[in-house]
Amino acid sequence: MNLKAERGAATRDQLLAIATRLFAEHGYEGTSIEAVLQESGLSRGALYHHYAGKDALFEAVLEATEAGIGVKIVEAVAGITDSAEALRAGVLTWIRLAGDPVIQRIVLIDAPSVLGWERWRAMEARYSFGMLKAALRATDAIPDGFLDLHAHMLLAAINESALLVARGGERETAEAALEEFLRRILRSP
Amino acid sequence: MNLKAERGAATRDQLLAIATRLFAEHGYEGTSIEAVLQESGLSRGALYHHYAGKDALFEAVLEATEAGIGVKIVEAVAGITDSAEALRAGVLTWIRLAGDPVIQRIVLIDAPSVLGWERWRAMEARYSFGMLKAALRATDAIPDGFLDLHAHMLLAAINESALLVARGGERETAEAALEEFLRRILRSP
DNA sequence: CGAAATTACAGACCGACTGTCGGTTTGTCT
DNA sequence: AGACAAACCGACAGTCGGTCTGTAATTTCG
Repeated sequence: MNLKAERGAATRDQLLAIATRLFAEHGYEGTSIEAVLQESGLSRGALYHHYAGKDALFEAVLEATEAGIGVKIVEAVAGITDSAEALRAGVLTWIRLAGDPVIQRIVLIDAPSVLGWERWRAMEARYSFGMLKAALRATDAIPDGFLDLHAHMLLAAINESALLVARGGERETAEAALEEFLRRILRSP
Repeated sequence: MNLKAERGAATRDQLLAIATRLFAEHGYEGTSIEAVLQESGLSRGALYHHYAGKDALFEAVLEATEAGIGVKIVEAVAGITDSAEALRAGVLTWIRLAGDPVIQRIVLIDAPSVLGWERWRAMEARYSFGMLKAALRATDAIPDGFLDLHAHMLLAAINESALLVARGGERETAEAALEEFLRRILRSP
């Protein structure tokens, strides 16, 4: 059980890579399974053997993308001891990553409507939200009862910033505004 | 040009009402033109005479929904003179309106991916964002250079809160957290 | 008034797409 | 070698969005 498993994994990876590119370029609706098949040279049967359907393929793409983002953010904050500073560094890293069209379209635009709110929230909790909440707790600036909600609101604000930058906003201004926003949220009464 | 125009308007309204319900219940993808036709008793020709396509129908539904929200928020803040208090009242009204599944699904989930980011942003600017920005400016708590970005971030945070409440979160806690969030943002250094 | 133009609507039809299903090849394990 | 399962194939069915031609009713205008 090696050659077969490897071949299967390679096929899945190939489909994932092609689907990622097409979803990012044309969105979920605008990407046909047919197009993925044509670029991969595989048959319908092969694709549906590995992925239950178009939405499952999208979910796999999203999962891989989120995982990649997570790794990069962890790298960026590694070694920073001050909790507020770590939070700042993580946020800035994320906003810069969001310049990637793949992330814009897949993670920020299509994901909620394709997966549905529940699955989308579950996915987010395992990645960006989970990290942000932990970082926010470490700062001790938010009362426990509000931690969860503030983390959600803050993440939404950050994502919005990322989208604005991604669509032609000035990055420096957005980053400065985001830092100011963050500063106000973290400052205790 | 009266009997005909009225009949046309009535047909459009009927399609809009049915489409609004179906889009809210099953989402954009999950709603077929066929279903709208069946419930309305009209023909394909009739629908395509009034609306250019499925996405145009959705956009009309969204526009009508946003307009309705705008009216209710304006009503809620009417007569409040203190700018911070008006902002607070508007935000709380909006978060309560978001309990409506129609608003959740259409405005908060499907709109960005169906319309595309550009058209979606333009629509938002005419409604919720426009109102929030004006209210925020009135408080004089945000420097001019950051006003636009802070309004965007704040709106995103509010919408996120609304979604959380809409999906079973405790409203009282969310409202309290949101008020605290708002307080921190408005507080000047 | 009466012809022409416009509007509202009907429904057959087309192309594209997703997902299914029986069948074939190709490794793997015993 | 033979049983088995995973990988893969491709025809097919069903659905859906959108187009197109036709028809009836109403308004406009000479």
